[in-house]
Amino acid sequence: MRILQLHSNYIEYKPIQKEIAMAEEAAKEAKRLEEIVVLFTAVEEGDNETTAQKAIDEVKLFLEKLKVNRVLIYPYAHLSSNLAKPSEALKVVRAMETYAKEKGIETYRAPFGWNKQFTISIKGHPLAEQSRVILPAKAEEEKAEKVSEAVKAEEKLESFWYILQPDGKMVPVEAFNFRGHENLEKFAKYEISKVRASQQMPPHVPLMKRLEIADYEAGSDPGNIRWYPKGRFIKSLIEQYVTAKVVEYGAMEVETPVMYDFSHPSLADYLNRFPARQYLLKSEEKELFLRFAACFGQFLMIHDTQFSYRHMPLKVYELTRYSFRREKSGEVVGLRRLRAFTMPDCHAFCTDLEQAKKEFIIRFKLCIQVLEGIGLSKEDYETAIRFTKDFYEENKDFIVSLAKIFGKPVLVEMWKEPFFYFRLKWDFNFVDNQDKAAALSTDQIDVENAKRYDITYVDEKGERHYPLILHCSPSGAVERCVYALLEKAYKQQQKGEPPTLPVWLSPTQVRIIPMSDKYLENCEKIAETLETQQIRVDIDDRPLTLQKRVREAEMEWIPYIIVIGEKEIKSDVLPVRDRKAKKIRKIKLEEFISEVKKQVQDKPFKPLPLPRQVSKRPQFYG
RNA sequence: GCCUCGGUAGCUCAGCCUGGUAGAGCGACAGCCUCGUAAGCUGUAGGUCCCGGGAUCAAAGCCCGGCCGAGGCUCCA
Repeated sequence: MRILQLHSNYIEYKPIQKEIAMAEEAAKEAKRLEEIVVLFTAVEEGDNETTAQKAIDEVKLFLEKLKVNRVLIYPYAHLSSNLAKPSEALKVVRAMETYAKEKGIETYRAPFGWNKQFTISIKGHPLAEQSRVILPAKAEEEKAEKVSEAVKAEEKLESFWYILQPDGKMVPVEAFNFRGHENLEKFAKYEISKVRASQQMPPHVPLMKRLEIADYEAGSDPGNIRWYPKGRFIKSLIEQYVTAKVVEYGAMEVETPVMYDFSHPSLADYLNRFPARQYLLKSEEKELFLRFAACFGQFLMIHDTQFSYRHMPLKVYELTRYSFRREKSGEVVGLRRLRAFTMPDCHAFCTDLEQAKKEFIIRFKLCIQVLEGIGLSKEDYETAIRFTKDFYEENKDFIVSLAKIFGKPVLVEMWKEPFFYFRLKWDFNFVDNQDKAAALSTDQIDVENAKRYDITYVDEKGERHYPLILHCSPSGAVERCVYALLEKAYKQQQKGEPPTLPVWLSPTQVRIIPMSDKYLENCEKIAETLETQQIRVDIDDRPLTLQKRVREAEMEWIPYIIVIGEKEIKSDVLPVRDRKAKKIRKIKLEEFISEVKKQVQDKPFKPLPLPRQVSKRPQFYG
């Protein structure tokens, strides 16, 4: 809806002739109103009664400022090129009139559908002329209400919390002794009571800026992050790594669109199962939403795919860059929770529960491996397993086997009734320095979507069936992995250890510092040697003191620093300053090379993301 | 969405309470220093004190309104 709002000394108008068949009845006589706010109003497609009310609410606020309480609603089509149908428009205009009267505003209205002649005198003050656009209280909102009914019903479902031990013993959370499992305790508290202790800013935020990994981007929407070369580099390596692991597991990598038609039947239905948290966009007449996972694209693809039990479990994978979730502004923080994020998403289509369970175990192990590779061990995260009571009773051994594989007690959430579209779900959760938990890897058994998307496979007898679908993100959002690594590093620091990133993810693995520019050439030679071995090396050739350059290398968390001077040219051992060991070790170049290579084996490699000479680098932050 | 805090140099921040010439450190730039493992020295440039209005002789500062950001709450399928 578009309104041109004019604070007027007076307006005179006179209906001349009916313009459309829908026109209201009206006398063809002049009408004059004084000291009034005129609302030239164009009703646009999608507007409804809620829009009308919203418009009046806005106008009313304004009237209070002007200290006027008299309006004329003047239907005026020329403000928009996207007009509603006359029948709709009239309804909306009438709704405005009624609502305004209810709100105690002295309300007049010019007839709808007429060609009118008018004279107006507008007051000169700065606020006299205003144009406003009231966005339709969109269809989504109505849907959201429908949804929230469903969600409310689900909210009523009670959760029962337990701790499941690797030996299969399950005790209520209150009865569990958390000694030696402090993180699990924090996680359980976080999940159950939502108690939070900390007031501080998440430590990873200043770190991500200072290390020139990532930063907020004020020019975008909250939770849409700017990644500097080093950050892009780290992210990219993790992306490559996760993808390689999933492909090795046997999934086929695909790519699907980032946006989908809001009115597509399968999608609309699925969307309605979730709170309205999408980014919406309008293109010509189409309403689109940005995907919040890879499910849609993959389901639509598999719907059109011919496959039988022989191909199953059928595994499809996509690294979504990006998935979008329009989280409430207050929820978005640092890299923990974003509105645009990179999500590896792997679906497995299984014939029956037996196959699904087998696959589930394989994937559970895969996820542990993937996180381990990224640099997060079982010490760093906690597991939650969530299921319905029925499922538990029928699959006790299976669930216990998960806990056994994990090898630590896990948090259990049990429901009496089916919850959303899954029967069983687990997630790994990182507990950070604010005692907040963030989910990383997850997998779930989906019993519903095959039907919704009409995905079927052919069995041995040639009959069609709906498969079970497993949804897995082997690492969780890649950005969140970076968050976890930074938070972990901060924890190390708090314990008095040097904060580090895994060597394979360190943008610079080795920093060479010449004592003076006399030794630059020697440094270049060593750098070449390391580089041919796929070790990322750079040279701090800046004319600064040695101490200062060592300090800055340490502050960049570079794992190895080598200073080259007179002694080094004459000897075949190098003084390697080892960040983790906190000392300088004399070691031969070949030995050093094999030591570094040992630490990064099996991991993807990318060359240095910045100029080799530190003097050639811009400063992105600070 | 609610509550709280904030917006001053590229960055981190002081100044604001108690109105009177715009500050520091770091960084950048220019130069000196050629150095043995976490900050060498000197100098230069750099400002719409978020925006609008008000009261005042006078506003970065006080008052009102707005915008933006952050943290907390809530939320987290």
